[in-house]
Amino acid sequence: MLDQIKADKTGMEYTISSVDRALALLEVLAEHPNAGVTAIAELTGNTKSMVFRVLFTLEQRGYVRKDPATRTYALGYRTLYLADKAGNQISLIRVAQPHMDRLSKLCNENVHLFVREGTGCICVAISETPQQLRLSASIGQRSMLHTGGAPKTLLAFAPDEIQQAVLDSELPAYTPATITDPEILRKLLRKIRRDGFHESRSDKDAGAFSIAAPICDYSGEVIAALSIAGPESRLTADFAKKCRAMVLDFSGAIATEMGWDSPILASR
Amino acid sequence: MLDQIKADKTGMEYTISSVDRALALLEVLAEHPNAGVTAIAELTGNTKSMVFRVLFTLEQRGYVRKDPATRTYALGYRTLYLADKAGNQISLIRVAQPHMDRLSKLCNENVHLFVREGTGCICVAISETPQQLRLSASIGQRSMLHTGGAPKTLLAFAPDEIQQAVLDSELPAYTPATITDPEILRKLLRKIRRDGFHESRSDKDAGAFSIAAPICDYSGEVIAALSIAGPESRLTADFAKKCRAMVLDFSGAIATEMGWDSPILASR
DNA sequence: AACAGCTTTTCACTAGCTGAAACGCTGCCG
DNA sequence: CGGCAGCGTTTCAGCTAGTGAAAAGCTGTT
Repeated sequence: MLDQIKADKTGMEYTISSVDRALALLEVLAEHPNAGVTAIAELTGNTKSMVFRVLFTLEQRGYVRKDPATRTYALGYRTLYLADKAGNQISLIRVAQPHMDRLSKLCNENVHLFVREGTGCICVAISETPQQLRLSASIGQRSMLHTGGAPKTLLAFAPDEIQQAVLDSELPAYTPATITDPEILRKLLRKIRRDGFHESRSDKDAGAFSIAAPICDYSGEVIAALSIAGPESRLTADFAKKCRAMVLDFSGAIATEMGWDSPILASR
Repeated sequence: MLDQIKADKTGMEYTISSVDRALALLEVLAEHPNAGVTAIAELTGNTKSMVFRVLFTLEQRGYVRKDPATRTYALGYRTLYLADKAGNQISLIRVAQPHMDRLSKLCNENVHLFVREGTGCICVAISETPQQLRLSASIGQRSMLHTGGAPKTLLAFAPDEIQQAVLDSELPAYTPATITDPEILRKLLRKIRRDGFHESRSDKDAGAFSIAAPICDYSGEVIAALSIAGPESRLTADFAKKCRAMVLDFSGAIATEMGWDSPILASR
């Protein structure tokens, strides 16, 4: 019992709880814009005074804006500054964005860029199609590695210890098509590595497809996955074939610009 | 003396210093990517242990990324999430961005969108021209209201108490052309209100021009300023005329989409 | 005019943040 | 090859500064 508590605390060893709470508040505000002190206090389980003081601090630095009339809070302009700087620091995003914009225009579907972080992944860039029916995703969204075209592609090219950790962990089913058997998943990952791309259907969001390919950097390491995603209803056999070609073409172009100079399938 | 200290502290009354410090660290990291613990400690005047713990906390939530090889830190992907949400919450940005992209293509110059915050202003959106010689600005950048096309436009339409506060404050000169005399500035603000737009040259960045116009929301209040900005060398009399027309055209279009339904110069 | 529901302020307590100093790793130079 | 320098990490005791509760101010409502 005591060991349990200690084990739980281990990961938090150096966490500064007031900073952590402030970040949590920011995220709550991201999901619930224009909330007041009381509402946020209830959502987060903090006291009203606590929330008031954290918001006060965040407001001083411009990370939240207070509407003086309604006395409600929303994310502030300073968050844009951080992201702008982050986007420029992460050269992958700077390089990929124009390619993604062209690709999404070309295929009329959403184009997503994912990177792996530990045993999960994050969507770091999106180029949206103007079509009404489309997959809605949002930047910064985290997801697991065992479902979805881009996540599985990242997993396929992840180091062994990461693959093993994911295969050993609980694999929740989001749809009936989600692969929850580690052995079947392991075989699929081998296939993805062999093919150099992956097409997935309805395993994360029912009725949606995703065709993904890995992106290497100069060292040949897979640093991201690019995917075309949309409703299965538009994925004819012919269109799927075109998408496969396009996603490989564009992931290759991004990789080349990132310093990768031989095709991923060169050895085969 | 004690009063002095109290007065200084007044503004900080509710600030949680550890949260404030964490935000400061994030901003330092935005300006100095790939810095290590010691470097950041020196830059911010904190102890190494302090910096280590704050970064640890920020990393846990994905706001900074640690490169395990070099043990240096940079902004993380989670900042992108916040900004994406903020951009969607701030309808102005969502509405303005496509207009700005079209405008910058049309005139081949950078297009900036500013909002006022207190007695300063912030650039909240940019659409860049691919031209080599261009004004470099960055999103989230704060500046004063007495220099630059968009800032002066915002000041011209700001409430009296804000105008007065700015006119009463120190007006630092960035270039020889910066207006530092409150009376001259006051007259110029009147002119801007009359004209409904403003053309400024070299008063913020030497050799640069900016042609700006205000954007109203449904209530008729000026909520932002749109500007075309670039090097003076490209600003022929003919091009300046075209820019004035274009900036007014586009600011009007954005305002209309924001619910504003009569032209700003209707009464004249 | 009293009320209800909110935000803001106050205050005393002690949790947990803090700085200093010691530790151990990694890469460099003799 | 071995010692040294510089860095990130860990530890720890002291006391600052973050905290919850409760009361005071607002604001708009019936």
